[in-house]
Amino acid sequence: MTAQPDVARSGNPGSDASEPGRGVPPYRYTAALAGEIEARWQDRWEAEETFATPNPTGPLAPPDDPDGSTLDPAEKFYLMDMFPYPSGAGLHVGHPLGFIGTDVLGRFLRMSGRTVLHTMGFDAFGLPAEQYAVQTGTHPRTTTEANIERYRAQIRRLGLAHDKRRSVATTDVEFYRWTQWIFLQIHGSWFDEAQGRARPIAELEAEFASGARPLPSHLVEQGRAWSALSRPEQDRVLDGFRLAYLAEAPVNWCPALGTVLSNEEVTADGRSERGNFPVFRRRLRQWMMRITAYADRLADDLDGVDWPESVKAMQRNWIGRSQGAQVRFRVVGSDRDVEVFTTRPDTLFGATYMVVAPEHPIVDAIAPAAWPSPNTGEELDGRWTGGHETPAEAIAAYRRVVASRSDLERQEAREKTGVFTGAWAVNPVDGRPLPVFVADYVLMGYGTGAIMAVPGQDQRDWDFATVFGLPIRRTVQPPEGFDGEAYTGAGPAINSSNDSVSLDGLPIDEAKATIIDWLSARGDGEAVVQYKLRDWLFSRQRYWGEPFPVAYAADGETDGGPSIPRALPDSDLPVVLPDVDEYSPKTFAPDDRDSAPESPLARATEWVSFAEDLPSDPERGWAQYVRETNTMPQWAGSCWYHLRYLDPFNSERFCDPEVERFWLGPRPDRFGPGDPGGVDLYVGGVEHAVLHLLYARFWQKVLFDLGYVSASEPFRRLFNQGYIQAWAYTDHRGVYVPAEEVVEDVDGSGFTWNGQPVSREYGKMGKSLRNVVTPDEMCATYGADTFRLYEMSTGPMEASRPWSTRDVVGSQRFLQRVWRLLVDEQDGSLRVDEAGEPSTDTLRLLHRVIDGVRTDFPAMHYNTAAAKLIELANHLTKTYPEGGLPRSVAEPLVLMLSPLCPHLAEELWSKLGHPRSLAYEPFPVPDEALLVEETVEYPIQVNGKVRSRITVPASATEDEVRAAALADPKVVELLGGAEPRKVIVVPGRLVNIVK
RNA sequence: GCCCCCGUAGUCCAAUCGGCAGAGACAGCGGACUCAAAAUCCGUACAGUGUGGGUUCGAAUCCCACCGGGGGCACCA
Repeated sequence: MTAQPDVARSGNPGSDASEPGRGVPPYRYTAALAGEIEARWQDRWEAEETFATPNPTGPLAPPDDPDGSTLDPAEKFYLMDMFPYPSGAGLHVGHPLGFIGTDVLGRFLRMSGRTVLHTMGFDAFGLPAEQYAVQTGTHPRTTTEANIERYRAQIRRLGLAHDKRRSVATTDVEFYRWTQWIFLQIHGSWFDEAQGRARPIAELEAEFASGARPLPSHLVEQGRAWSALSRPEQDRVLDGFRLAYLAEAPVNWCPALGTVLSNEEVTADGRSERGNFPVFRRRLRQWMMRITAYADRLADDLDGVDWPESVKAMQRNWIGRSQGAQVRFRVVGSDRDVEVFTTRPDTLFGATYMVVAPEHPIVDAIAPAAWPSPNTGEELDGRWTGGHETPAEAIAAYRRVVASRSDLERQEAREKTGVFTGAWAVNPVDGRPLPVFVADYVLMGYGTGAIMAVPGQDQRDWDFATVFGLPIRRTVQPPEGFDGEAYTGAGPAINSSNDSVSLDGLPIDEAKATIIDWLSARGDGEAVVQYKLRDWLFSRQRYWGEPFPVAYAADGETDGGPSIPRALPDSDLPVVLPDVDEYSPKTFAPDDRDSAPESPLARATEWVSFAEDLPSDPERGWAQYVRETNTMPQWAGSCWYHLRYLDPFNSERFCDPEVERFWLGPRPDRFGPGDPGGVDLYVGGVEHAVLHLLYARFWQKVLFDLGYVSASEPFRRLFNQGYIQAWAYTDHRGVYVPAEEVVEDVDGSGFTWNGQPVSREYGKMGKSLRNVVTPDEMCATYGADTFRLYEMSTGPMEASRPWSTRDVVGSQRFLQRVWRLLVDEQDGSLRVDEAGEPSTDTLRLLHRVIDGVRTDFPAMHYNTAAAKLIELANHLTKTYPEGGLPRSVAEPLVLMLSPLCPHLAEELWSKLGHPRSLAYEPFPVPDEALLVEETVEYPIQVNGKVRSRITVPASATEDEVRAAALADPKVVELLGGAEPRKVIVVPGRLVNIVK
């Protein structure tokens, strides 16, 4: 399609963006020449579909091999970047670091014979486009698509070897159609605890109907049978089991954003991650995903994936599984029990009081009308009652104080507060009465919202006990000389026995097991596992998101109960986002905690109402419905895009099972018996350690349980790339000044801008810091290959590093040297020697470099690979100053350079006379014979210090090396005739003589 | 407060199993080319590995403590 223009015509130095001026040779590798070469090769790769990756079946199967018989599953490699959100600001030089890194690896693997699947999509639903729409009235789709085009152009300019046919955006109707379909599968499933996996809800219904599974206990208690329930009642029972369900639950309501947020989107100080607005806990009816059902598998299966330990740790921490016991404490004069969760049941004998969370409903049930005086009839401690006349007053006053404090204030003020409820509970191990307090250091949201307090072994309880004058009783023997307060370490139990059980002397683990057995036998408690993980709040009051494929009967339910969400049939998909006049949800003053969410879709009245005979509501027949007007959160599309890349044109399924098996299926032969399958390498920033990666794993497991996919994990290997950060500069007022205009003082002592001193700080690249550098600028000034090489040379992929524009020239100089080695700068002719034989030195270096980069590339150590290539080029420049580089050296040099600098390499490869792209050319293989040196130089250490050197044949035995070392004149002199105490010979390394 | 990661020339970074601290780049310095400059090329100096102990024939590498930087969690019972 695109004819190859002669370099001579377009390589006009006068048009060079970097304006090299007169005297530059006409065929020097300048930015202008690089730009011309790069555009030409990008066009050619696109026209020839060089990087189109075949599928084993379907529309992407090779035309001459429709059943994929030529594809070897053992050689496939699925390489993936975390896809970007296409923001209006475009890419800066930090963004493509990972994209280039994966591209280099993909190109290397392709030349190593692997079938590489690599593409790039867009996570395109999200708040910024919607906020822009609210401000300007521009449809978010218009903004989003323009941004995607901009990103595509920027990415294309970098020469990434993507299969562009597979690129998808989560906002494509054909994409979100399947996001909705997957939602319906999740909604249509329940988690079978006994089998530990999701099953279709119809199977649950059948088990209830047949009696194979007992009904929930409240129905059993009412003596009701399945068949006796009305249809809406049955539906409500089933809804209580679904993996996607509506629930009235305490959620994070953010008035300023006008939406609810997931726990993961709220910061530790109780504000929105986006915008930093106050967030309030409110009970609202919202969609939830039952991710907690998968807590154990999400935690356990981390053992089987190749991920950074830090990310695994963050996920484990977020899931927060802890083993412990639930223990019931009878309340004196009440029929209620206070139930607590503890991870230290072994310390039960040390419990001296109890605490329940202020919001805990049991508080009102157990608080007596008047303050008791259980023992002596004397006045209660004023610290306990807060000076109030009755428990009810004290509790109400305390609750007001707690409610008035923000999460941040709670966090800062760590001194313990609380108030006595007036109730006493009984310690089941010894019958001691324990006063029950309310205090805000106990959280309603964790465990049972109540604790037994053991000040002897818990510092928080110690602090509280000290404030309120409560007894402290140690039940674990601290070590000799322990002078701390609460002792949380290991040790034998003490003070822990009654008539029927004794823990004394037992280590903690045995004491726990013993007391749990004892409690269980008496019905006072049992072993229990707790999780920090909460169900995933899945609805948002936003416009720019996937609509839920769900509707509600317009007339309500026949029994008058709360309305039941009805799944739309597959044939109704996609539920297309309607056009609206107003994109904003109703927002409120940031601190208006009593406001309630209102979705923008609710105003699309024509879209909201429809009539249909829904299969999910068979009793009703043809009827009026109203659509769900919430939309899905931004995380939905990213939960499964790795599956759609595989089969983007499939209109029958989200992904063909055979295609999924080929690219993602488990490979126990290569990765061991427990291999879960998944993407071979997933590269992205560590900021998604919890949210995206946890959600995607959850969806994958549901799809796996339902038999739609063969991989039980989405990403077999995860790699976190580092960040590119940048210096920013502020003037004396603290205002940021343009970083590119700042100059360093000659003596390196400081920095100035327009002559005034400025101070330097280090941080993210961004508009607000006025330190943005874009890949577009770098490509214009140096060319994409130089830019790529620079980014890859500055450090290993996992390292964060500062951007430094002035260093980029080093990469350009290297590429100019390579170009000059092969091409005459005056007339553009090839200057390689067709028949020349390199010297042994050159040959040895060449093969050492081949060997080295073959290790560096797959390890993503591109900085050291580049260094080796530079070393080789520097050697060749010295060896062949007048040209005449042998072809046998030029070709491997070009091939080795090609993953890093593909355009330049393709151009040189073509000049070397090869008509086809080098993308599938075999990567050079070292000649082992040239890797072994003929002689080895050994440093000779005497007492660990290098004193001499000897050169011996590489074949010398240890004894020969030892003899040669001891015969060395300097060694003889140093030893002065004495026998060395010891001689250590490290083969190939050194000799150390100990006097 | 707890957990994880990282500290090597002025700067960014290298250094298989514990075995000669230096591959590469920038900046610096000297030189070539130039009327001059830019660009380009050639040549060079620079640290003993954050600090203090320990193990070892030998430590950047292993262990302990501390200091500094980054990240995560944070009253999670």
